[in-house]
Amino acid sequence: MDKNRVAEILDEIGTLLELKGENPFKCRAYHNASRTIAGLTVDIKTLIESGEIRNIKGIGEAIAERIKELVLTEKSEYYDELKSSLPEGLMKMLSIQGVGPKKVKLLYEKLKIKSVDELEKACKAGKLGNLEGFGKKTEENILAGIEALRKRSTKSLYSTAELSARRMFDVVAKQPGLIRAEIAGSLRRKKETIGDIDIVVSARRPAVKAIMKSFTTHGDVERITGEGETKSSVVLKSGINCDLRVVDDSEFPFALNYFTGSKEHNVRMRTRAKEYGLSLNEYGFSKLDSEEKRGKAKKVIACKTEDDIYRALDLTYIPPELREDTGEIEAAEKNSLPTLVEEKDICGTFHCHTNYSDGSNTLLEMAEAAKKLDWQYLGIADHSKVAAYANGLSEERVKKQHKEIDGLNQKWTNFRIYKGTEVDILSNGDLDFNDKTLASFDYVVASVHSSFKMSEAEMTKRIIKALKNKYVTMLGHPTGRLLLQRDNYPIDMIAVINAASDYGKIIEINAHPMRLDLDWRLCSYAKKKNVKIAINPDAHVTDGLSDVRYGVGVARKGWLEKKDVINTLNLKQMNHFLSSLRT
DNA sequence: GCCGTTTTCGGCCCGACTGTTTTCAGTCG
Repeated sequence: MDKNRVAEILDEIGTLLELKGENPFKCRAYHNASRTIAGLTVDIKTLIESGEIRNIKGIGEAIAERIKELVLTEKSEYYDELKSSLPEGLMKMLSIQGVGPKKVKLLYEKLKIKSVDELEKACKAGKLGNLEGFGKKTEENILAGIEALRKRSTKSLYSTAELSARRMFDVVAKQPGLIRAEIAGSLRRKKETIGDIDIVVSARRPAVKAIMKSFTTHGDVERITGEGETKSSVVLKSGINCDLRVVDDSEFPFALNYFTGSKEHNVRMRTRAKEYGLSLNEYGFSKLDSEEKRGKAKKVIACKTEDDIYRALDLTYIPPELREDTGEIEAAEKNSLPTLVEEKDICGTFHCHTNYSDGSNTLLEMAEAAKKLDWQYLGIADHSKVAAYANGLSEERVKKQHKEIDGLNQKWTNFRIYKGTEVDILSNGDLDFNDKTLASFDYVVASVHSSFKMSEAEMTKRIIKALKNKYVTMLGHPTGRLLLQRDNYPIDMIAVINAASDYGKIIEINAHPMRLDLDWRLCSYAKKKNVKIAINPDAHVTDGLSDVRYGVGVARKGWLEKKDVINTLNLKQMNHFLSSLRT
């Protein structure tokens, strides 16, 4: 069992214990251990064999035993017993906004409610009002929370679907006899929410059966809904539908293009093909003449890649992110598509946490992970002092961290850690550090982490006031997950971008895509206003650095080019840029 | 359940917000 699964189970144990009403500190011990394990940079099996696991802070005798059992035997008796002692539906109830373990426990014990559906019925019948601590308002809030939950579950967030898709893809793509493979559909187009996952592969005929089998028997599959010679469909344990299509290699570009969509883009492509006397479908181009009508479609133009398909219609290649029929065909026709930013253009990021605040890894570990990605710099932005829940840094600890960064920076010639901070924007728009402290950083990310229920006008005023501060370099996660668990978005984004434009500030897009749709709209408008974008992962673990690719996807969807994105500056340019901020 | 220039028990991060209360518990980040 790998560390991620171990971490998941430890976390679940912590939650189950909360539902049982166990000592909250015991529950927290499991949650903490989960985070610690998730952030490990050394092999967990080695740690167990050497006994070193006990030397890790937060892993004591009992939890070490549980981990050992999980890693060595793939299961845990304690976990299994705990899990079977409570109805499965209770865990799901916890994902309702505003419903926590205490409420679930009370609902289960007093009203025997053990699922989201039962809870909904009880709310509608007004049965909760009699319970201690519950009232009319609580019922309303729970119903709204359930509705929001339902809305979420029909479509998955990009990040969730991408993870599921990647796991399926990795197994399928490794099969012998496979020639080409791609994840298609809305995932390839980097849509904010994903209906289902499409995987397209080409393979040699004799290998097809085994490839299908590898797909339908994958460990993540909940049930098979279709299994044929060229297409199989499954429902994954994550609840997402996943389709696999296997085609002949000569058909691959057409199948990929067709299954990538969007539908609207495909319609435009087929209409255009018609103007060229061609018919375009998922298998190829065929000539449109009356004699062919009855017979099978005959391929008339061989295309080795998608690029060839576009070229055959006198279009430049259109990146998947732009295929929404929102002007991309016209731009491709005039050869005026933007050269979009790519993952390899990113030279570093600025919003990364370490174990100085609420990150899991050390400065050195984060830096090493960044170097592994071939980045030239890494900006560390731990929380400021008011963020007590996240172990925010006091002025003294800032000094200590700076000293450590200076020490590390002496070791490298072509890599640098930048001194940053994620300073809290207090409710009145002031910052959580004074000017003297702010001036000691290479750059400053300013973020909101509190008082989310402010009106849009107040929130906007608060943020704009912070943007005015001369030490602020960029606005942290304006569309981040903290702000977006509510339906009403409490920021006037247009006003914020306008202010960023006026004061020369950078806007961050978080590669933690709760609401990518807002992020790419933000990108589009920022581009119009010449506001630079920072693609930052808000990474709390070394693995999290690679989340930057979501951000790149968002940027591409917002038609952002290399020059629109601050992280594409190389080390020398970035040094120059940052020092110019201080003059 | 973990930890300890405090050794075997007593603390463990905290502030804002909300809805329920009329002083506080639950939830969230």
